[in-house]
Amino acid sequence: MSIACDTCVVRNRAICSVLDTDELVALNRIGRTRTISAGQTLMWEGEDSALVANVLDGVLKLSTGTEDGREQIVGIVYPADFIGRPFGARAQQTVTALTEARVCVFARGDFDAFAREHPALEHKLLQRTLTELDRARHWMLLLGRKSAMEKMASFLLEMSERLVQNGCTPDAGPLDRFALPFGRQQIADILGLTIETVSRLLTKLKNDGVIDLPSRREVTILQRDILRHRAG
Amino acid sequence: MSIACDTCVVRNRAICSVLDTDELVALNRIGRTRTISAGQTLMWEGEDSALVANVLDGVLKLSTGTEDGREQIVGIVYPADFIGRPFGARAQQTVTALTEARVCVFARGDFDAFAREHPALEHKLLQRTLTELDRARHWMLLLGRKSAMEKMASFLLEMSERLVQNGCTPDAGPLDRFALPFGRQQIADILGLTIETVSRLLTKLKNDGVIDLPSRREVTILQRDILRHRAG
DNA sequence: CGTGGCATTGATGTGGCTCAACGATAGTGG
DNA sequence: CCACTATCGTTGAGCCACATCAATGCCACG
Repeated sequence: MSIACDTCVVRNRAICSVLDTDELVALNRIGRTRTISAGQTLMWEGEDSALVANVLDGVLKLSTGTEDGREQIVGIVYPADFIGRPFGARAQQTVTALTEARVCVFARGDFDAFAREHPALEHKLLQRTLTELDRARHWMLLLGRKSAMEKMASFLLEMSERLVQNGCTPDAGPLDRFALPFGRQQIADILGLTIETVSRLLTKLKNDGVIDLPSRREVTILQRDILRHRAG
Repeated sequence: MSIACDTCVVRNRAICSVLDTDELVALNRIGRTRTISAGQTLMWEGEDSALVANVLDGVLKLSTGTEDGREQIVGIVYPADFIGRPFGARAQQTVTALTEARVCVFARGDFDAFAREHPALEHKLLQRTLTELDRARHWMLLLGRKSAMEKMASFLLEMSERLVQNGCTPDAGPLDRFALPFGRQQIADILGLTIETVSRLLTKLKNDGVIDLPSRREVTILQRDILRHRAG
């Protein structure tokens, strides 16, 4: 097997970016790339944590659920993001692909050992984890204290910022038009709402001229300032 | 100044536990202990992140809020826990003492530099941060998908587990009787409810014989299995 | 041209919020 | 020691935002 990493699309953004060529060769030896089709699950909540991975391409969701089937999406994972629970026996979330996705997977034990020998990698992972923690806590404010409309507006704004795909375009700022990688039910699962409420809110925003909905999965933000105002 | 660390109550549980005596001396040199009275705020959301700290004693809350004054508590911090945002310019949460508290504080820059030179410390911090992230995400399920009663029951169960203070008693299991470090409003801010709802739920649980409320801040769990059942 | 999976829309119900009053408790100063 | 007051908690009545239940519409697929 040759070194895939030097042609890797996320080489300069994933946690691997802190490794030099030799280290990358070593890391590459213990990993392999894998393609996941939309809807397929990579790991299950509660199962023991056998894998960790870097996302090369596609979008995945992290979710937890109650026994009676209610689901909450607790994180969205994009290219260059890290997946899984190193140094821990159990996966705490289910990881499912929302689009077709390519990931670079490692056996958790192998990765743990490698990471412990490469402090720079652990440092990068720590930084990412701290950022994710801040993001998760910020989302808790949305879930616990915001109204349905505030949730929806906040969601659309965040999406328009996070979907700025790193195309080689230099920092284009938030997008005014983008395709959501989610269906309505999944938006509901992100915001802690029902699918009907999500639908009603979107059509209301459309009728009010704040956004447009060219197709089921596309959104155009027409009046960003008003949307921000509605985000609470 | 002498080494306070060797008599530190959290010496074996805080992140410092991975340091040897010499390293501890060095760390001690850049830190100092500080007492915070109940209700006092140690750092503010959005302010630049000047401090990090270890909690020696007491309980603190992490919170975020909307512009119009709604608050969400996003984390509770106990002795041996770590506070603050290393390697990042801005504090994302407000940190406020709920009880009188003693913390071991460091200038963020000093701590960052020290941590980068001590991979074992960063590793420990990474583990903690990963655990906190799992906890935060789990809490998102509660905030987004659980009913008020399920939130309350989950909260009481979690408290009975986390307040098992490490008295030198060997692993006593969850407590059936404990004092909450929170008033009703703060419970509401943790669960994303109003104070009135919190009050009604507690008296309902009491009337149903599931718990008892000996005083304002004390709780006795009488029927843990039923409480678990109501936690959803 | 059906068929099945999403999405929208409407009618109705209800859990938890809001507003308002009252009660309990702890601290304070006479 | 007790009245006084501020703070916190409890309780009730009413309402509203969002859930629930139930049709209907829209495509994309064979």
